[in-house]
Amino acid sequence: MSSRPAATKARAKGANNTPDAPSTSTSPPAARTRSKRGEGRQLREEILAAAESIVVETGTVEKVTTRAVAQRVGCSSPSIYLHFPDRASMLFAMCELQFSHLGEALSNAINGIDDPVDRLLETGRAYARFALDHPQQYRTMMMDVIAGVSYDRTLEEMRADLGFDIVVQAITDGIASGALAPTEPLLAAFAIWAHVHGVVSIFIAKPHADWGDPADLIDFALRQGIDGLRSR
Amino acid sequence: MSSRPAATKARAKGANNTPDAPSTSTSPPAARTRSKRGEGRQLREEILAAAESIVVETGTVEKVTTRAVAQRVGCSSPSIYLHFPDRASMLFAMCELQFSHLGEALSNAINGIDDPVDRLLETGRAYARFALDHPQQYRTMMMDVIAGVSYDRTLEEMRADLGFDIVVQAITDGIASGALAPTEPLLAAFAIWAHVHGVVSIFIAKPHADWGDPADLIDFALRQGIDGLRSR
DNA sequence: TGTACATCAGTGAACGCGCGTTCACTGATGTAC
DNA sequence: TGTACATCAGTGAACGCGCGTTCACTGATGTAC
Repeated sequence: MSSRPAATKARAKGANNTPDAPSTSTSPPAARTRSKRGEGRQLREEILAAAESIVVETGTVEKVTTRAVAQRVGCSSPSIYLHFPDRASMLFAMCELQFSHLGEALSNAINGIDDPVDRLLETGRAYARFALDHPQQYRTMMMDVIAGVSYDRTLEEMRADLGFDIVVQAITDGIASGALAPTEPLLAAFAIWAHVHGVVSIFIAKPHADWGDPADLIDFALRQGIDGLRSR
Repeated sequence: MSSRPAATKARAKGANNTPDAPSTSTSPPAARTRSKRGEGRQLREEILAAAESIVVETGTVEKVTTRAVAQRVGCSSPSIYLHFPDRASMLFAMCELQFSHLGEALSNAINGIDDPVDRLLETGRAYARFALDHPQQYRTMMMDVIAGVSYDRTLEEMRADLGFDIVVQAITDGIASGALAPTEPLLAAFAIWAHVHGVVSIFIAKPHADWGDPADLIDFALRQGIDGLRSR
């Protein structure tokens, strides 16, 4: 359900314009009041929020243009250049924000879970939940080419946000406790992560194919991965 | 290696233009001779080949415009409309062609392999090889939003080309022969496919992160999936 | 307290470009009689 | 064999639009003296 993108959602068909609005068929002008001195960074946040809302509504980062963002924020398009050197940087900053949200979601999910195997399972579930609850954001971060360039963070930059470190730690703990058989934690972490990513990215990319219940498929994938690691 | 996209490849910097070429800084005009009567479909193939070459070189389907394709083919841009109703249809046709190539690659890969478990392994390897050898094509088929719309084939349409049926058959055979434990073949097939897709799509989306040798990671994923299915 | 100046947070107009698509057309090749 | 006509495989010019980005500017607010 939540994995269904809003790509085809009809927006602003002209019906919801106020009668006296200028006849630009798209959206209301939405004038914004200028930030107080020292609070110029406020606009930066508004820009990123507008960018995110446009990806969510249109289903594609292509539509997140400097002009569309400015119009949604209620500022002029040159104002974007007060905070970003170009469009690509704006989009990358949007991805960075999403990565940090993902990182927080994963940290919260394992809060207070002592058992390493449970931690593994819950990390995977939380990751999938984030992806399926924010499919357009996930797609932009993890699957798209942005402004003609891959948004290509290094492994080191991603480790914390992707839950890599959490997973590696859980596996290491599991091996130490004897629950899991000795193995290379990084390789095992990659395998589990790739599996969950595979499932959710299929749901996001091909939302109309009837694959079954995503939660079941995620759990199946996670259990298969975790069972493969257990001591026998 | 082969998973590295050509996104940043510098093209046609003006230096390799012939001296007497028109000063359109991009590429030579490449005039084409018109097809003979009854061979109009020839152009259609040339259009799809040009479209593919542009994705490969630029690393993004955004750059596959009707005008860029026409210029590469050596025809006028209205000629594209002789074969496709619009740009999106052209891009979808390109994807269809790639899907059929993938389907062929998988069929060829398992030709003559009797053992179901070997077949499973080889299907997965061939799938990964196709994806990593044609990363831009794979991205377009499986990860991108095209012209603002998901290229969203149904499960039924994809089953043959994705190797789904091959995998389901191998699992069914494996269960029949006793090599694999009884399970739901469709679910197991999805899990294996999602795992391989997860690995290759990570390599394609984040080519500069050092994940390790893709072939090893694929084999690790496949063995983990297959071992999970074995009788004990 | 008054005033010159610096800084901040923006804006309006314009630039040149490339895009998808439509339209009316052209010229070669086949077919009917 | 000649000729009118139909069909095929295209093309050139133009349409209107939206894009990223630059430029010179404005007006409010703070600071130094």
